[in-house]
Amino acid sequence: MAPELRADAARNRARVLATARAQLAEHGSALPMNEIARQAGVGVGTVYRHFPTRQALLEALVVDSLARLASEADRACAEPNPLTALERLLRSAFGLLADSPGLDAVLADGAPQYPEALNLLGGFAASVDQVLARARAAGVVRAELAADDIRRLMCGMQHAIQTGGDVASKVDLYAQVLVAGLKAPEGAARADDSSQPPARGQSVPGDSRARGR
Amino acid sequence: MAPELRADAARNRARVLATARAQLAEHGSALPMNEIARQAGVGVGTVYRHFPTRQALLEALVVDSLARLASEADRACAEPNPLTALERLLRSAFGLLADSPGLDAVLADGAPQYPEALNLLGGFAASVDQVLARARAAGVVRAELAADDIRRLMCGMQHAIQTGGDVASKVDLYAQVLVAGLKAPEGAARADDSSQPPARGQSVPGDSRARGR
Amino acid sequence: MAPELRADAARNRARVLATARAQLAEHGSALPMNEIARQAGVGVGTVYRHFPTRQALLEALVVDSLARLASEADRACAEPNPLTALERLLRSAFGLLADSPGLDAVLADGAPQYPEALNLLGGFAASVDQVLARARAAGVVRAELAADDIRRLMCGMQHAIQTGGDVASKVDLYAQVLVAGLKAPEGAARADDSSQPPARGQSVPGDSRARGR
Amino acid sequence: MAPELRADAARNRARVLATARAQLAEHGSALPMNEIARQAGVGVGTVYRHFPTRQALLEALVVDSLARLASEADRACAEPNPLTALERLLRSAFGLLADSPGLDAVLADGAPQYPEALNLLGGFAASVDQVLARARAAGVVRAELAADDIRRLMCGMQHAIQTGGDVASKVDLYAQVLVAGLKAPEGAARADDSSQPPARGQSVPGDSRARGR
DNA sequence: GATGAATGAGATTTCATTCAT
DNA sequence: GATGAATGAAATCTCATTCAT
Repeated sequence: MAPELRADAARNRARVLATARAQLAEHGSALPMNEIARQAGVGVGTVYRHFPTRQALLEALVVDSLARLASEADRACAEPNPLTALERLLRSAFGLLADSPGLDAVLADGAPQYPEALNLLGGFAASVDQVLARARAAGVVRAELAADDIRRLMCGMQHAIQTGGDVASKVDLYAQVLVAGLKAPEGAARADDSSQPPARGQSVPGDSRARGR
Repeated sequence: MAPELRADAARNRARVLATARAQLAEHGSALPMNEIARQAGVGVGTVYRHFPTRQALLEALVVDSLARLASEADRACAEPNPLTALERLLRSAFGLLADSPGLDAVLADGAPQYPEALNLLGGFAASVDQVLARARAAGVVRAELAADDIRRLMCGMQHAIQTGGDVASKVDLYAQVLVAGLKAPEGAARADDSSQPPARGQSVPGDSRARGR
Repeated sequence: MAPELRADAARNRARVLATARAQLAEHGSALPMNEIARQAGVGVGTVYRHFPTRQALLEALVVDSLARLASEADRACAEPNPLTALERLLRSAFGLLADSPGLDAVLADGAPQYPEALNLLGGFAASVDQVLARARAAGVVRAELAADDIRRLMCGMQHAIQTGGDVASKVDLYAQVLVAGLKAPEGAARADDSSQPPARGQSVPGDSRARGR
Repeated sequence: MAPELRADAARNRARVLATARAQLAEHGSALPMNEIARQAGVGVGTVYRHFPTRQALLEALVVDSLARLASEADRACAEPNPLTALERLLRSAFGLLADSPGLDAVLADGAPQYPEALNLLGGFAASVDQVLARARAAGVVRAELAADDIRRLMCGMQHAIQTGGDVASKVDLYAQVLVAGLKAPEGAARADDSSQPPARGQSVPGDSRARGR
């Protein structure tokens, strides 16, 4: 589906990506295009050809993480218990956000330029939607929350984590705060939600890897 | 206490602040120094003399809001019920954050350059500390939370609010989520905490940060 | 003699030429290769295959004019009066230069890449040589002038014409200036030069360059 | 009259000019701005601040030559004999053109951006006008020629000189050709032109600069 | 060969920050 | 100190030319 890059072009693209990834890890998401071009040993024009905007470059850098985000969310859909499903989804997402510099920026932007990133983000949103719908039906989360609120709140928590030191230890704590905060205020879980989750993605019960890292 | 600015300098400072405030309201916290100088009718150097960094300018712009933040937090300390006190504190803070563009950035930075801002933020932190200590003593909030976590989480929520449209309606919702998330997981509130709030400005024992990771 | 282009290649070549001609007429001799390729509906590579350099393309565009230039010069050789012959030659050349955008550039370059253009230019030079030799023998032009000076001076005049507005009216005036300037300073025309012009393409004695500086 | 450059700015300006002059001498009037900035040890922005366009830079590079051109032309005005005056003017101009790379481009452009260059060129034109008026009055030059034609023809001759090798020896020859070409076709000098040249620097009726462009 | 996507050198602009006056 | 002209790093775009397919 992608236009089958020419071999040399693919090589250059890869070089740029590698350089940009190093920059991202070291100097954050500023991603100076000229500097990246220089370090990658290509002209600026080449960088711009492959990645018309800094946002596009950022998306390309996190597309793998985005894929994992979507896939983990999909797997969470298979979890029978609605609340557990939501928790799994959030924890895996937090783990990825913590490990993938730049992912938060793309998630915060909400509207990727690249179709691939857009699709992946859409898939993630769909999974969130589904998990959320079940949780809501079960009465275990606030009824006012939509899938997009989850995205925003995740970004917010990530921001809180990065706003200060002691990052590692905060991931868990803030994740717990968020999960707890999403729950329906009362203990008023609705009667029954034994509806089996849809077969999507087929799951493994007890895939309990909590948070990454 | 301030070095008594010369009259013209004071006038320039005021002009710069006014212009910067307008910019902040209109174009966000980018605060282009050249542009502000131009609009204020002064040289860039003058802007830099009064405000060595953008952060300093930002602090100067929100110092009033910061004062109100501290004062509202102080008032919350007077609230007898520990949980109510915390809720009051958070709600007032959220209200101010929503109304004061730039305040979130200063809060997120955590370490103001200007003594005045630093003091105000310190006062706010002290109030939070106190309210939190009482709440923790009453068992109504997670034991792991320190005052600085409250600051960070507030910034995170603010970030979540701004990451997307529909800002107005999200303020309340996300504030509720945060308040709920902070509460101790179990209904295990300790027997009674009708103890009067400690005298203002005084620290509270047991302020230790809880578990490491 | 040309390697018999494949039918499609010939069609492409023709398209490129047509497009380039339009560009030349409209936007001068800048001839942006990418743009021409785009307008001609071919790839840039195709343009470069047919015309390795902009100069080559230019030569191809003016080859007809070059042919007419050579042919008119050849006809001028037949004129019995040596001065009239020179004048005819120059006037026809100026007429062509004025009507053929790009011809001046090829003439100024002096050393075409394409054999065809090179031959035509050589033919023109030979005619100039011959006319000049007779004029010199008759004492009606400066003895120091060689055929190549004529070429250069023609280019110079063309440049003068284009350096400023009012092009049409200047063609004649500057041509007259040149013709007059070439004439031998004194009225010292040598006795008679009714000798028939030598056979075409043959060189002429007395072509020596005169005084150095 | 000039805005009194700051000392460091003047130093930078001088550096840029020196570098540009070297480029001009070595690689012609292409004047790559980035390269000049690099070699001069300044940022591109600095080059652009001092010289907004390549043409402006070129003008700055030849302003001295332009001054000498104007001054020599002014001196030629003092020459009593109208034809000699014209010849002196042209010869000095050709000498300068041959020695000042870039001067021809500015002369050919005809409309400098910099006031200083514009004034100097205007002064030159005025002198040409005056010399020409006298020569015309004396009947020694073609009546159709205006001062601007002289400028254009000079540029044309310069072009002819540069279009080919043997530059040194052509300067004189082509200058002679031009001078001769400008003379009135017939020996029909008008009766008398013993009128003394006007005092130097003083204006002459009919001093109007020819075409404004 | 024929093709056009891909390349990189350079042009030009913007803007935060410095520093001579 | 107060000032704003001056600086240069980086952003972004254009285009002639190359070269993998």
